[in-house]
Amino acid sequence: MSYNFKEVEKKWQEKWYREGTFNAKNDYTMKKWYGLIEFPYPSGQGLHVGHPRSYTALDIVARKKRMEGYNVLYPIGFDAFGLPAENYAIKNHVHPKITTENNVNHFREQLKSLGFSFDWSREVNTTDPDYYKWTQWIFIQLYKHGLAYKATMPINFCTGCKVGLANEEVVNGVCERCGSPVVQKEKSQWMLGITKYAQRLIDDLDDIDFLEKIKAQQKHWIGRSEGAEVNFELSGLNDSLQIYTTRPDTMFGATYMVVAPEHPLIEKYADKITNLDEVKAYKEKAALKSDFERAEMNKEKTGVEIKGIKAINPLTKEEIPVWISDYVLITYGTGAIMAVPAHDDRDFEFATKFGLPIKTVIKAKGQDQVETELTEAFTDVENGVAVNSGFLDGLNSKEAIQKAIEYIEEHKLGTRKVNYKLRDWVFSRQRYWGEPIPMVYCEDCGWNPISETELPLKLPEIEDYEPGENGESPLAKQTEWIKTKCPCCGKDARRETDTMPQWAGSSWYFLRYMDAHNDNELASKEAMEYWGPVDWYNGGMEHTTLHLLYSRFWHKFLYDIGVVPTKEPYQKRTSHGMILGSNGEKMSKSKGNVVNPDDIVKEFGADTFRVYEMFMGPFDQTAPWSMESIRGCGKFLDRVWNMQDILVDGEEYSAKHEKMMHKAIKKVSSDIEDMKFNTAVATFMTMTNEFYKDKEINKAEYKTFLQLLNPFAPHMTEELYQILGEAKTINETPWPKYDEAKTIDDEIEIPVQINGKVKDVVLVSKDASEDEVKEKAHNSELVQKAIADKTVVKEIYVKGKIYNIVVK
RNA sequence: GCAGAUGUGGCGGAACUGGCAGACGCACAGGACUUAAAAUCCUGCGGUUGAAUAAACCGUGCCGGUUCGAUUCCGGCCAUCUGCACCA
Repeated sequence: MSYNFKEVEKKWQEKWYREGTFNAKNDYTMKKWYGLIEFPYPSGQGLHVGHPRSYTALDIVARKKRMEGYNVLYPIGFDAFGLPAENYAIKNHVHPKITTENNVNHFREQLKSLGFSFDWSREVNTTDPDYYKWTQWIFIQLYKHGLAYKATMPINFCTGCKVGLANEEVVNGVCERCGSPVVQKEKSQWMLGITKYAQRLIDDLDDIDFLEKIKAQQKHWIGRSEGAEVNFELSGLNDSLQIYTTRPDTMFGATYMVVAPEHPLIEKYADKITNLDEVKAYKEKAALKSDFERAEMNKEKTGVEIKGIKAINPLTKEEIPVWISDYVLITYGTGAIMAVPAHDDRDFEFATKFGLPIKTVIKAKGQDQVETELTEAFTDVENGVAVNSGFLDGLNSKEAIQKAIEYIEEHKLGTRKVNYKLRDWVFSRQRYWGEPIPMVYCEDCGWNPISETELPLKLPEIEDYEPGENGESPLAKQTEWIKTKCPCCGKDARRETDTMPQWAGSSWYFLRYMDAHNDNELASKEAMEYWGPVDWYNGGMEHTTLHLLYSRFWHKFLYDIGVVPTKEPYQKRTSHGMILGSNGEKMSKSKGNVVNPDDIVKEFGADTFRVYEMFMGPFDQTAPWSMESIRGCGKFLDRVWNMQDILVDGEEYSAKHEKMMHKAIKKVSSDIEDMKFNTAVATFMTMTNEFYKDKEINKAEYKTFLQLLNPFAPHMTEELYQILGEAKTINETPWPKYDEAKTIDDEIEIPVQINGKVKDVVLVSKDASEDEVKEKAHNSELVQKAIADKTVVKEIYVKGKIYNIVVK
């Protein structure tokens, strides 16, 4: 009887989802396990083969945890706000709500066809007003605590999407979504003060179990640096220019200063600048450049001296020139620097180009002569010693930095200062398909949030999704919707027409799963105390500096205001590797190497699909798709099914298989916890080969085998378990246990090496003494032959591992 | 440039804590079954030399080191991928 996966898979899926077999229990006395995968954006293309890699992996863990007696929460939902639905609406005049609903229905079916043990009763959708009510509520709390503010500032403006973007959404100067060039534009935007949390976002990484590379990337993104802010007096102006430096020890070598094009100094002292036209021209030219162009200009530095203004180096008291250049960024530090060309690569390049003086104030350790003719900047902090630097002379760079800061503070020249590269989060989008920002503007009272009792503030139904004039949101055209009363004074006022970015709804969704139908709170205290934090969160590396950082920020804020009980949302974070096309390239329509999961399920079934995705390679590494290999996994499952033909009775493991069974339980159990799904599958294959070789598997062995395989191939294993006449379904049975003693072989093979090369293998009992092994080793003919005309120098025995004879 | 990762047969990959390199799978080749094919089953499968299921040598990106012994540890390179990048 051959295996009919279509019937069997359908049968079990219907039962599971009808009965809610895998729904989390509301019994808060049980030990809990909360597994989370990144909920998908329901795109029109449907599920990608990359989704199931993550979902299957945590499904396996979730199923195992349930069998181990945990109350498991493994939820699913949809992150459904976003641009594609809106762009589709503009093109085809279909309301995004409708496309979203269709897409969600399609995704739901696809996900169910793969047999994931999701708790569908807690499904969330970020576009559901009952959901985004709480997204808006969180925004209001952020506002009330001073973390949401309006600011007119240069923003990244996507010329294609016609929206402002967060730094995180700009990739190589183009929009992460549509690829259009991004330019700088002044716009009034809602901002979120994530920078206030920068230090905690770094520090608290120590307490959680994130992959090291994720921690490293987050830290790098936040970009903490230690240094000092120092004031340089402006000659004859009774004013000073403040700079930020991480190398105060090089201050004796500061031979000029540079301000960013946008620096206020120019406006302030316009009347003192003798070449104002030239300076302004440079400034205008810089303003026209996009970030991308500025970065491209990287190779060749540009700049103009601001004539008429001089600064004074506070340590040398020398008068030094002030320049304007776009290699200094207004958004970092103070927007002005002291230039030390001898010890900074960029300053060196600039000084060389414009013929500015280069003064060496650091020499390499152990070097006698101080180099005067430098060919490049000396920037090594580890191996530098201060010279020509007065009170710093002779100190190595690290000590000199500290001494310099002390001096600066003592003499009131400036202060110690920590800076971060992380910028505040641009939270406004000039788009329709997002959560309305629940704010109202009144001429008299300014910006105020709407009353919380009015939440959710629903998106109005509209027909025209085109962006408004001058890059305004389509909502700006909804005159009726905009009109409202001021929450403070009751006068006529207008609503904010920008909406939230897609990252809003995903910043807290894991909380909603804990108590998905609560009308009074985003989730109840009890639910959050029981389920939080998420025990294991898996998702893509591409979200490390976006979603993952944003949601940690929101969570910390919610913790601070007493809404959530834990500092961190996710206890453990892992990440899956990308699945590439069979040609080793990223799957894309244009390359024609896209694999559709539906086709795979139709041809091979869900179980084969799942097993293949786990077997294809190490879970955290990229792997190319292979149609041949998936067939091999199908063959393996057929063999599992056909083991019925060699089935014999037996209440206990047979003597010849007992060791293998115990070893396999141990191996599969630990492999699942360690995300080594590929070797777990290999174990199943090896076992199957073994059973066929012996032409026998007994009932006890088959049952255990099916239990172990169940998380990987849930449908077939349930069916077989039922065929065996078991009353329970596998998911109701406890996870198999092993006996450590029975995983150890009684007899072990010890390789015998001569000078590190294996010559023979001897069989000894597991607790054989060294003498026994030695005797056996020397009895080997091959060994005797190999040492015949040589002298034995030394013999090494590593218990249970190896016997090595060193000869000359 | 900075950060992180990766490099093992024709291919995907395995190898615990330094101890038989190549598990498991794919592809390929030969055989069985079949009128034939598919499916299935069995056998072989890193390279060189050899008639060989004998034996020897080489072999985990490259060069060197530590060690009785290195895919694994150390030093120095090279290549590929990912992320960031004028952040003072």
